[in-house]
Amino acid sequence: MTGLAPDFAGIMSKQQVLKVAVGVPLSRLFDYLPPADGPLPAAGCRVRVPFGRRRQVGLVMDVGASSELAPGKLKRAEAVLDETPLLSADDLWLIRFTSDYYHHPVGEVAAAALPALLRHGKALYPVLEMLAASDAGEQADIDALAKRAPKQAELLGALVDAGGNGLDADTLTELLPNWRRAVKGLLEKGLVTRFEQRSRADEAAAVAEPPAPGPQLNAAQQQAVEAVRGSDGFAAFVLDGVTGSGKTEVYLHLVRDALDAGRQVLVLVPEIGLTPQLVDRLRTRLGVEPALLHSGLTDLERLTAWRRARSGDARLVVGTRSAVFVPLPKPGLIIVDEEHDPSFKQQEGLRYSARDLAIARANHFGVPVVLGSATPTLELLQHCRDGNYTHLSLPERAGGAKPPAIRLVDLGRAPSDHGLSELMIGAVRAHLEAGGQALLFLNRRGFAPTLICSHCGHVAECRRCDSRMTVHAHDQSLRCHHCGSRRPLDASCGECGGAVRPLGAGTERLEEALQSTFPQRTVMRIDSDSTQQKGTMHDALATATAGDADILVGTQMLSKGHHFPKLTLVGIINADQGLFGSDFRSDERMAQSIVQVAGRAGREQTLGEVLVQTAFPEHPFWRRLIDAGYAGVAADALDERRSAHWPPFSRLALIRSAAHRHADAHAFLHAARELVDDADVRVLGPVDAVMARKAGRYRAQLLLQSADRRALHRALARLRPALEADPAARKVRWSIDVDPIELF
DNA sequence: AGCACGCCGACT
DNA sequence: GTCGGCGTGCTC
Repeated sequence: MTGLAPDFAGIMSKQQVLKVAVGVPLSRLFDYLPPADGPLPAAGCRVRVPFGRRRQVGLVMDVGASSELAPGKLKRAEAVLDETPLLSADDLWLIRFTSDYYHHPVGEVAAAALPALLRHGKALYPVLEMLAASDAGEQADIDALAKRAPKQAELLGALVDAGGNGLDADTLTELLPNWRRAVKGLLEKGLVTRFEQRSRADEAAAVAEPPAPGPQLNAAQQQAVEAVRGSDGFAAFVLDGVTGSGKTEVYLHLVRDALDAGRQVLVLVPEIGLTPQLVDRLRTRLGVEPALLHSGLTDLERLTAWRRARSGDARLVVGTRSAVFVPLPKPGLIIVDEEHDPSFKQQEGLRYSARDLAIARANHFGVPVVLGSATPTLELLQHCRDGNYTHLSLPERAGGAKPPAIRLVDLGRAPSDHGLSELMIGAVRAHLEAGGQALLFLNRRGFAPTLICSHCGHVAECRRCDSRMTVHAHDQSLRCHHCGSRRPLDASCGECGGAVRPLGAGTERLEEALQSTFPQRTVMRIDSDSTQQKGTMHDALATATAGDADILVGTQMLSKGHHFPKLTLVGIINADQGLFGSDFRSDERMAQSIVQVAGRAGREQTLGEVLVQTAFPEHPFWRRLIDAGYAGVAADALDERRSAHWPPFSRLALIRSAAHRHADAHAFLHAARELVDDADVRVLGPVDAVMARKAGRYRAQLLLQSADRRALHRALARLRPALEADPAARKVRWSIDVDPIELF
């Protein structure tokens, strides 16, 4: 053929354009021409692209026929890193969805969805350095060679024995540690060839023992299993059961169903929940080796697990938060265990809720999602009320174990300085004398939360932000828990020169009071101050678990996941913080933590009682908690929110900003507030003007609320470009978060 | 985010 | 004279 028909040539010249997500904080995709030679990369392939003055690994999100940009401005991708797409259309959907939903740059979402090695451009399957005997090598006289070059002969012999496939470098190193010295001569003589080869696909990990049978399901468990089995396509189930009610048994049956149907299952667990026990139980009961994805893995281990999930080789994938992004070619079921756990929310960088993405993904896949918790979040319970999700209750506790009693202690009118009531002290004494261990919770670090003037009532305040200073006794300092500023303890009132005194109690003061009340006993404080040095936390927990500390004093960081076999008493020192906290989730959290503490004890069978100190024992919250448990408290909270002007479950967005100058942060905040001009969206406190100094910048936040996610997104979509154009925003680094919000 | 360019202060 | 401070602007 001498020439192409003109129209055919026209088609040929029409260049395809790659729409590439690049790992920079810019929300748009970048257009590139495909490499001059080689096949056109499909969506889902990685490419190496020139980006500004440097090179970047990008992900092809789409392949289009044209670009908005002038053709001359387009650069050419340098290399295609994947012959076949690394990510499927479903995986790309999740990246797009996450980027849209959380208003986060798509390239950074793509980066978060990939294991580190792939993000940095490494091959999906490792490339092995291979050696094999050449034809001449096969024919060569090895004995003759052995006389002059015994090492070369040995190596050649091994390669001849290995046959045409040859051996990879690692295997050779095991066989002949010094082979590299010998191989030179063989290569020069042409007896050996060297080449590269992609390693084989991961072998299916086998479990030796056949699956072990489990206990008979009780009626409620059976009902729950049937409900999920009876669903068609997407459906969300809230599996609501106290500790020990057998949620795991329900999971096991559902997982087995999905595996039997040839489908994959993704199980998301909290950071702390990925215990060997859970994995062992899955392995032994289901007879499959789960692919594990958690923070303790090396990059290579993580890649291997990811690859096994992607290939479908791993039928069961168990992982923490970030595992929600793992490719699943044959999804059948998604489980989120301990759904309420805050560790499902990523609070840095790309802020997302793995639980919410799991639900979105199940919806996209058309598969059921099961959300388990003893203390389901209010938003899920509201979805159940609305009929969107199905509520499945497991009321029974295995073995009829009863949870410990929750007892209220009236702090009365005259609370002590150190925060301990006589009743609490008496209870601690009684439990210690009976050989038990006591754990007292106080969610407040330092000696006292306030330094007040006895004369004029002035309170020591932070000079950098709007908050009060906390008294720290061990180094005689005042510290701001908002912005981290610190100064020496004032000797007298800054206003009137009068005498100052610490007001209220923190963990330091509580520890001191307990030590002086129980001088013979070991008191141990575990909070972020006492565990500053690396390893301290671990040592402290070991001591506590062994029962070598009689009384433990700790903040919330102690409330989860740790097992103290000798523990018989838990005291909540300041429960009213939860009742009247400024955080709109504080009541829910307080009920959750009390119930979680009590529920753990039920399984361990050592905790006798949970004592709750409150100045408001008549508050209906307590009656409901004691009479009806978490479910009662949750129902009340939902009713209360329903009767309020705003619907109980609004969507929330937070505009975060950080500026070098206080004035810039303020100007930005005001501009943003003015720009949210939408009847369906309101700007609300308590954080509407919170200003804190961290890492040398003033940080400010604006909280937006709406009854309707779409309205909120509409407003944000309008707000974003307006802010980008606003001069006040120029000196401020800002971002928009939706939903996974924790207030500071 | 990087990484450039660009225009003003204290140093070999 | 220049080394370097971080303000501003761009990345297909």
